[in-house]
Amino acid sequence: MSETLQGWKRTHTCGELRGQDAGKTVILMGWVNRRRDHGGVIFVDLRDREGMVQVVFSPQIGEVLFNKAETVRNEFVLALTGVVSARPEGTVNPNMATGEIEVNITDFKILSTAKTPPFYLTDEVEVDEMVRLKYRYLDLRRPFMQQGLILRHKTVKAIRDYMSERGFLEVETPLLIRSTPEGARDFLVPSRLHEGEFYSLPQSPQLFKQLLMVAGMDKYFQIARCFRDEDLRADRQPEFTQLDVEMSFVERDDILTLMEGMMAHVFKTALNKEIKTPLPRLSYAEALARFGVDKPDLRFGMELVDIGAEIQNSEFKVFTQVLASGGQVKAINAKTCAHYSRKDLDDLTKFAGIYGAKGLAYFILTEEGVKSPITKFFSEEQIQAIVQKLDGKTGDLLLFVADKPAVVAASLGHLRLELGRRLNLIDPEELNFLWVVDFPLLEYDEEEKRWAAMHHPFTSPREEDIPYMDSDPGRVKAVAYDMVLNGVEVGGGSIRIHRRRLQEKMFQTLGFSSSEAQEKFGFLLDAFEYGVPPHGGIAFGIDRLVMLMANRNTIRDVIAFPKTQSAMDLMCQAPSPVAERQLQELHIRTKIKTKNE
RNA sequence: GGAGCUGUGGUGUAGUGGCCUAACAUGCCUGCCUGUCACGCAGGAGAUCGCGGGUUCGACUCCCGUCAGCUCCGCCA
Repeated sequence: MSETLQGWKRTHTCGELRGQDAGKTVILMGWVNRRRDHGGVIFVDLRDREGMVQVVFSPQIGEVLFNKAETVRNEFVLALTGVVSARPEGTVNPNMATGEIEVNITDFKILSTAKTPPFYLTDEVEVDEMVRLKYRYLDLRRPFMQQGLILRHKTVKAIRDYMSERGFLEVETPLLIRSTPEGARDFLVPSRLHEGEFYSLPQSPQLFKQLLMVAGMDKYFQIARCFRDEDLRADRQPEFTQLDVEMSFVERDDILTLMEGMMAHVFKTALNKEIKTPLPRLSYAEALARFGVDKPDLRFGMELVDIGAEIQNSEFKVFTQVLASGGQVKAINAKTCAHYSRKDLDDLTKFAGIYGAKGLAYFILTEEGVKSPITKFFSEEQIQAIVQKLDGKTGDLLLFVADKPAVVAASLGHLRLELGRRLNLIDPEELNFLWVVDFPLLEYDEEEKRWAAMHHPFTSPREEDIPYMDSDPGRVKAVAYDMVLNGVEVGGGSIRIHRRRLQEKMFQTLGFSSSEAQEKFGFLLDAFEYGVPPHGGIAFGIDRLVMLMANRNTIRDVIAFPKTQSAMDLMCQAPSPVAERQLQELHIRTKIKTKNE
């Protein structure tokens, strides 16, 4: 029994009625959030995107309508008309925005009945994510999911407004593009018209935005969907959205200033929160040395401390040998953790092991002095020097890792974050922004035995470092920068190479022959023959940004229809086998699972 | 490619070898109820304990495998 609108027009949304609306005759439409049937009177909380309002069915509406009201269940879609009235003495609900009033129904239509949903659609209920994803259209009815998408809209709108006001043009770039080597795996799309050939979906619009600079577009941005066929994480989906920006005739600081201004605008507009600019800047080297990661969370201290000098003359071979072979010995001070049990320490050791640390040494600072299985290898002076360097006080726990610098940084850096969380050192209200700058241009790929671009191959080296590209590639710094918010990389970019010769040199350093470079990126190199402005840009992960703004733990909560960790869509069951005929048209003859036709 | 956690009525959980013919809450159905707002009261239905195999006299419980979800490492220029 579903009725149609028959000319009814909604006059108000469910969330907007207030005390001063009393006396108005209104027409509302929405979902039944809950009904309370008292026999003689029925209360229904009607819900839409804007909120909830209590409507009242009393027997005065007549037997036919009242009997119909008796059949109403949760999630029915109703159209109702009635009179707004102040609630009787003592029945005001201060927990509802509309709690001063209610709507006394004079007529209503059931626009749609509904099966009992698999879970109750309210914010308070914790439901298995599998069920939520299968019934995503129901999950998205929950207010907190709607708030996430509303915040996302506000954020993107604030970005578009800010960029547009500053002369940026939004230009769409293609989704069916040439597959390029380097970087993440591409999603491939087989071509029907060209047997055996493939398009790829873009990992980012990188090359197109640079070509737009060659094309004289001057200032470009795009809210761009990007695709990477890599394994998923809480903050990584195979398709995601980024704000992509590129501009001509600028240097690094022009971009940083513009973008921190944008971030301040976005947070002010969408969240009414102030961000102090300019943002602090930290070099990559300093970030790694002090915090162990290139996206440090500066909301608390517990910095990594190098104790190489303090232990180099000790008897502890585990430490001294690491030092002798080019490694590091560093420590953090877990304040007030001296009471940690053997099991706690084992857990921390295991945790450090995830990041490659082969062990975790410790000093427990007690009233009776330093307790540790390794104190016997150190003189009293050495112990005191270490404790002093870490500002150790009675009740503290000092944790040491000795290993290759990368392992020391990763294990202690993540241990620091873990302890910061456990010890409640992080103020969840704080917004800690910073720029990390001066990234290395290249990093050595042990597996492939060659230098690889840390950012991407179009990133410009610092002018003063260019001479070292041949002799000492690891020393070359890039004009690259990341924006970090609360320990999460929300954006990253660089000044690009705009000189053909330097771009060729970069390809050469990365081990491409000139014919390879020409084959893969010839269109870019060719374009660089025709007048290229110096240019640079940046890209921000919209999903991550909104996740942080909404205070969620996963980007799935701010994406309408996300995929599971195995990259499946549980609602529409993608990916799926296809008909043999489709494969034939695409010239795919491989014997793979096909759908029965 | 790897590590860890989880899987029990619709939903959220309890149950760690026989007390389980599987418990509790909520939801659902029926009845009663004119001021509730997580309404209340009474009654009722609803689970081959993810799936497959094994151990055992006996398995929700132990073992192996497998599937799915989540978190992480690798990977993500």
